[in-house]
Amino acid sequence: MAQVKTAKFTIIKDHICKMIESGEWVQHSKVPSENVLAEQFSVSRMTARRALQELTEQGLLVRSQGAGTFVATFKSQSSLLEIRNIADEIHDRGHQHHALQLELISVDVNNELAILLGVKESEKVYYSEVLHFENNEPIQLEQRYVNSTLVPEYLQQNFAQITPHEYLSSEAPLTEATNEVEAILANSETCLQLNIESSTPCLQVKRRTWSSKGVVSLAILTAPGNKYRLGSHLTF
Amino acid sequence: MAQVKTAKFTIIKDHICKMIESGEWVQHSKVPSENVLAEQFSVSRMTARRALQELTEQGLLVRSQGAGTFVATFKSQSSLLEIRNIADEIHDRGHQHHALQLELISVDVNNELAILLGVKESEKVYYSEVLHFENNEPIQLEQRYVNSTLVPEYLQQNFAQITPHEYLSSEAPLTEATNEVEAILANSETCLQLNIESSTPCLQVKRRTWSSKGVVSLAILTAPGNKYRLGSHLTF
DNA sequence: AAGTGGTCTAGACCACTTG
DNA sequence: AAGTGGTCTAGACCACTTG
Repeated sequence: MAQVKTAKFTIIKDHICKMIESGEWVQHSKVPSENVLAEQFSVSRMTARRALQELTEQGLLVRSQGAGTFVATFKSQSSLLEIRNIADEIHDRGHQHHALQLELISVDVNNELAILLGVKESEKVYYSEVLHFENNEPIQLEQRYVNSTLVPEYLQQNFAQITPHEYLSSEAPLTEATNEVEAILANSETCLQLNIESSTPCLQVKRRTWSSKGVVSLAILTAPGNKYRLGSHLTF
Repeated sequence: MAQVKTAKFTIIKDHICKMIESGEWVQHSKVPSENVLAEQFSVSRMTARRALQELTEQGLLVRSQGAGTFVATFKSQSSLLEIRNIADEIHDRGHQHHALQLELISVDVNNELAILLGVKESEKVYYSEVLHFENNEPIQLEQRYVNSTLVPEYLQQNFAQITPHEYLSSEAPLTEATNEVEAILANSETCLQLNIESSTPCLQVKRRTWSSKGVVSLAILTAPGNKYRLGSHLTF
């Protein structure tokens, strides 16, 4: 049997996600208890518990001993750091944006990538490489791995016309994202693409994006440190 | 019995943290397996497993089926969404923090600084320079200009004992902050302080902080890009 | 072949909240 | 008093890595 079995706790998680996504369970709805889920899905209480626990860690549910498990309040995290379309950002600065599509292919996943995207190692993953320009200067290299199950028609797009962010927003709306920001030296190929010296420090953002159905993409955004910065405004 | 019992998995987690913190288990060291820990602590395998699992989620360990559990490569990470005390961040990673106070003086303000701090050019401004260490490696240089009117006793502090963030939080609680993040090459003095090559890219955060009474400080935080990163987790 | 982590079971006792 | 989540046990089978 080449088929990889889906874990039982995953099936329960998916079911709960679907109920929330479809709107059947709204904010503060009571979610079935561990015992009830265990019986419904014919699993042990520990397995039902794991599903609830993981969704709680992901922020979809809140739990209270004695009281029960409930659908969490959606935080519209007041755009402290929002994920914006780079084309919009550039236009808002009053500048011209254009993009070159350097790659758009299907690739095999390695172990790490499989874990980050939440796919099996046997699956294919789509990969795009887009270079963004601000007033004809290269400003950001966007390398993106995309979950082929969630976005099956990714390879048919033209990312000189529409940014991957725009396309993905329409196909699998963002529900969650993580960013990791580092200062790095780019490899020689990236330096050529960005038209910078090899000694120029770059800001690199590794961003994972989720829709309600799971991890949509892993984007690696590289920008010359002397032309690009990130900002945030926080209030308490 | 008023005593609250410490959970067994917490005891195991604490033990592992201590071994990492003390340096007995360095990066990539093999950590005892679930079975070994279960026997050592006289608990079931599931309980030992939980300790390893939670530390893995916290990023202290990495696990590989069939191969074992290992101490993770440590790359310090700060959140972009909250302003935290660096000493707390380091302790939460199970590491040791200490600090050197390199400067603590009164300085004249130049034009730009006066505008950023919202003070008149005739006023004095306090300046501190503190080098933060994680497990005896320099991890961040904190240069901070402080509004002398709002925090008159800043110069009387000892920032080897208490971080500027802690002191300022008690004197003039944060109500607002802005961050600007860049990738830069540090100047030669900073490179010496951080013990890095001049070609090492650094993450630099320029942070202005407000209390209810106005701008409290401008902090310039510089960290080696290969040891430090920023992170954020957004939900929509 | 032996050891490792991943999943799962069918129980147990407990602290806590609710009607 | 009944239901809920929190912790824990002593087993089981499996997929995977290593010597």
